[in-house]
Amino acid sequence: MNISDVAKKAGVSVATVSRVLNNSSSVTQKTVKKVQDAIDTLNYKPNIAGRNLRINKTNNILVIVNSLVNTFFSKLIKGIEDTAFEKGYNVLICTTDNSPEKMMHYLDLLGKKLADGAILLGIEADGANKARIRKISESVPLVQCSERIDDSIPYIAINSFKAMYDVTDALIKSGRKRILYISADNSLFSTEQRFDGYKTALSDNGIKFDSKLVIYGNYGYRTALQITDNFLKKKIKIDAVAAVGDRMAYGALNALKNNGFKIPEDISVFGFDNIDLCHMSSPTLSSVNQNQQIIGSKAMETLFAMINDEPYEMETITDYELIFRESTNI
Amino acid sequence: MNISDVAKKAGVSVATVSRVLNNSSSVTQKTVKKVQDAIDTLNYKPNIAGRNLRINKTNNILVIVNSLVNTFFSKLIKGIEDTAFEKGYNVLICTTDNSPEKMMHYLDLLGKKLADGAILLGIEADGANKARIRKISESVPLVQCSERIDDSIPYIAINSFKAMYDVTDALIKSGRKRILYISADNSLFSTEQRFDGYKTALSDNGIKFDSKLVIYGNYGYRTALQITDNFLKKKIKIDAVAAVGDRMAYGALNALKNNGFKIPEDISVFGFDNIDLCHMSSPTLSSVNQNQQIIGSKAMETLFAMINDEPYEMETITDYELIFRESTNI
DNA sequence: ATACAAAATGTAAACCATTACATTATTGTT
DNA sequence: AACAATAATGTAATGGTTTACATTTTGTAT
Repeated sequence: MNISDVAKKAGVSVATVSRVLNNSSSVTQKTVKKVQDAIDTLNYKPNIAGRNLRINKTNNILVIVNSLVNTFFSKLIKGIEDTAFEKGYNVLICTTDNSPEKMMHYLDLLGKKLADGAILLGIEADGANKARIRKISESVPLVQCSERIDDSIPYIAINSFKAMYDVTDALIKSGRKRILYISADNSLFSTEQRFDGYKTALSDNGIKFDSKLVIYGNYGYRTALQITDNFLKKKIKIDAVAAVGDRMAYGALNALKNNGFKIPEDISVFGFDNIDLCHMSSPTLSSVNQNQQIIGSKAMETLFAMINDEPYEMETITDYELIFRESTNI
Repeated sequence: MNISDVAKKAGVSVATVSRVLNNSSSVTQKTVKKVQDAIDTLNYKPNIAGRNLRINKTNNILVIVNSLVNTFFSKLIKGIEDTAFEKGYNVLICTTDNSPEKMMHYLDLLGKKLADGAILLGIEADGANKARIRKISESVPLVQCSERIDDSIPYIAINSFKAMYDVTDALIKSGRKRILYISADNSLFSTEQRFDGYKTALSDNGIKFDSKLVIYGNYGYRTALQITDNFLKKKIKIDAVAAVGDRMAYGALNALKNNGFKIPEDISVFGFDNIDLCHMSSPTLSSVNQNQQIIGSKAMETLFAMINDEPYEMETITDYELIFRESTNI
């Protein structure tokens, strides 16, 4: 059952039916009604593949993300989805499990016209893949979100440097001087930026950076628990912890508790990302909140503008806020 | 740039190129090479819309879910996605925000051949929509996952009745008799089933069901905190809490703490779903773990079988396990 | 009533890949 | 060497929509 069946039923040409379908100009109310009636009685639904083929557009976008099981990203995707929905786009989710092959496989789908563009969410890429991605971005609309791969691709995120600067500064202003910094062992732009923020805040406050106060985890709870515990064995004195992720902050927090420290009296703990847990745990965890919904929405808007050859920003920096809770005495 | 450009370049017909593309039978190694070379030099990618139109298949599936921002569902989706990937399918995520209109809108896309089938994830539907869904399921492969809408549609989930029976029974066996049951104020199949499990376990252990020991929330933390607090004001004695969700369990737990109760000495708390938080909080929370990955995978396998007219199960019941942690003294 | 402009509708080509059927090339048999 | 059988390739139709261009209808002015 296709458009010409409808045309026959309505006693008009397929062109007219198509015009009604796309409510394009110049078609009489009377014929609109005839056609609409035919559509209704036949319960006709236009075939998307035919349409896509003809207009060379899919109204799909790809979201390429390492993992969905991370509320940071799933909230971001909600932002993307809501805006996509408004604009009539559908969202294909592609999770890569950190596999570059899987990521490149998905990007390949763009060339096959499975989607009109893609949003790269927190994606990391090494030299070779970076070059391939840049190449792809020349022919297909691409947006990078919350993590930076290449300067030639529009970018949406918070200012990671400033956020961690603010955290460190706030801890220092509350009287803390020896701040254990828990970073992640990757080469992500944001990781680097945050580390710079930490170091700069120290130096701006006249505190000498001490590399012994930096340990590296993998964003997970267990590892953070472990490495903090190991660190504490060294008996190096600290009075605060700043972590690049909440899970890591919790790992540290529990390691500290296990070692008899009081939070926040002895040691303040600051997380990053403000996951749900932060306000449910005891003590509740101070953290940096980003508005993922807005980031996602902006990303989708940028992509939409690219797809439609409208002007767009190469860089969109969104807001964040520090949320002070029981794990700090600020 | 299309298949006939490749054909021209390779000096063969489009049919041969197509055969190479689909590595179908009877094409000489020599021509395969010629064609492959042409494909490579032209960097040709077959157009999916053209292909979809011709073969009347998209290799897309829809996942319709209320919210992604819920690790229960995002883990499930990971299971779906992994299996979909193996089978060469792409996953379109449609979040409905509990809006039946949005859900029906997405189901409508199936009729337009946007996808070959759909998985309904934890979706609720009232009379009218239930009928529409059943209708749709007659012409399009549909699977319902973790929540039951209609018996005519294949269903994958744990046995909710038995899971809550086991929780209640375990609490009773550990010496608890007055178990506050925190349910959700919806009419979901699983909600009903769990409640039955609770009541049956009580009666099987010779404990009379007391409707004063049942309160209703909305799966959220704050509401649970509130309603538990309200309940405690009544000074009704309890020695355990069983909640239909972990967030609710945490709300109860914190309300109990605030009211001076010791967990688990005074009151045991049991959650449901085993969210990440469970092993990071203090006390750690006892909970029911489902293997979402497997549920998702089974759902996708069932859908795949339906799409390909292979035999499939109408009901797939997956395993769960009770995880005992610090919030109970079992 | 006529001429003409503007509005409404129709015709047919185009988008791209797959595949039934037709044709040509190859191999093996006698 | 001739022929049959089989393998390899080619031709052309098909799927459903959109749209440039052609044609018809409607409306307006004289």
